[in-house]
Amino acid sequence: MSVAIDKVSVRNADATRQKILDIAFEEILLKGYQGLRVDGVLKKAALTKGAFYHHFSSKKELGLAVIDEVLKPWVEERWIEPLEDFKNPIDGLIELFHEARDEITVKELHTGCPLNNLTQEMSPLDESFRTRIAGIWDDWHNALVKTLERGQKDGYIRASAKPNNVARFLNAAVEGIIGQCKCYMDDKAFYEAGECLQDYVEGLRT
Amino acid sequence: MSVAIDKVSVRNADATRQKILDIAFEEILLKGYQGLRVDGVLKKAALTKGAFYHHFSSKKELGLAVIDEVLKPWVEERWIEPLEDFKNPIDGLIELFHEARDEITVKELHTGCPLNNLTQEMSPLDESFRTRIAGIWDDWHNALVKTLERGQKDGYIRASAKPNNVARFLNAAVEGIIGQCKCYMDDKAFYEAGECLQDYVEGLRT
DNA sequence: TTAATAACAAACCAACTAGTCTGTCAAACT
DNA sequence: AGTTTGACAGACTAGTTGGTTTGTTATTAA
Repeated sequence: MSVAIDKVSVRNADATRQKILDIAFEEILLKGYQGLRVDGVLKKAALTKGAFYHHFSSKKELGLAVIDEVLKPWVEERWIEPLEDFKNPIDGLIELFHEARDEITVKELHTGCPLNNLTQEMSPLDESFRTRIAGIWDDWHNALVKTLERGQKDGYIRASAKPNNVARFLNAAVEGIIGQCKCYMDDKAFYEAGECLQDYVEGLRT
Repeated sequence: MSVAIDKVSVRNADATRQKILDIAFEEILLKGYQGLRVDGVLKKAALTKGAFYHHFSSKKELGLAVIDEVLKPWVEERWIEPLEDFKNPIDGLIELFHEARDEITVKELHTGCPLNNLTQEMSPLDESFRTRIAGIWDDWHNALVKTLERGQKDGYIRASAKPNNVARFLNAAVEGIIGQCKCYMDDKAFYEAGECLQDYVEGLRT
């Protein structure tokens, strides 16, 4: 066993910080930011106060870091980056939505969408939370607009559709649907409302 | 000044209880259930612990009472009862949505929809919260289905529309849109996404 | 090799918070 | 008028929670 590997396993600041972030993210999804307990995160991470306050100056800073370093990359990977690969945005969006549906396991049903959860709870609590989260929404929105405009240019989407409006509507509809599943702890809303959403998207074809 | 009026102003159990409920509801909208402080409610109500625990056995019971006695009646009055008066559901729904938009003042922008707020935060916290809130969603959903079916029977809505699916989609879309406004502290999402929602509803006409 | 520093461990603290308990006063009942 | 009871007031408590402080060990630089 090499010395280098032992070094990494004994002390690794980056890994420690990341572990705290990941667990904090999970905790926020389950209990909300206000329900998150620093002690609880530390217990799950098998760390102590010393470690936590070495990496973060406060619980609030942890919240900000979770938004910037966990939530934002997740949204980019899950909802934004796939958009770029669509040849026909209509088909792509429908498939993306189906993928999201399949991704929701029974266990995750009452968890809801990470972006929407943090948005609804954290954005009213603190202005610095809100602006950062709003930035993520903007990123997603802008990427959707770009994709829709490209779809129009390439002749897949009817010219009468307004990319800006459609993008906002799609964002809202998806979040609303997932929010329902969370309350019902049931994915029927995903299938039922999803059918209408698909109809709407189909209606955008040229 | 009559004795009866003085009596009412000095001690009135029902009014006291209602005052606590109303203030608790506001606090939950602003800071969430977990952010709500019993002491904070009492201070706003100019009451003390003795009054609170005379009317409620715990903070959780207060939460349940807020759901049953404030949130539920609000949803019924705001979203359910108007449905019955629609002659043409398409026109009615569009008007109802416009009313909701006009109702959102700048001050209320970051408050979001009461139903969605309580749903997203409280339903994962406790099963008794969740079931009651899900019941409210069911009430709204069922009323919408009924209205849509009536619209089909009366020839205002095309027969190919599936009331159950459309109802879920409308619920989700509305909540999603309001949720966006909350984060942006801006009603542009209401106008932008709202235009698409209106297009969708128009598409349901015979 | 050694001094300096980064990365933690863990006891400790002050503020907060839901809930309790005892007491008081008004209103209804007899 | 006197008694009982409902509707509170307000001090108090036990447990929690974010944050501090002091100490220790691993890592790095000189």
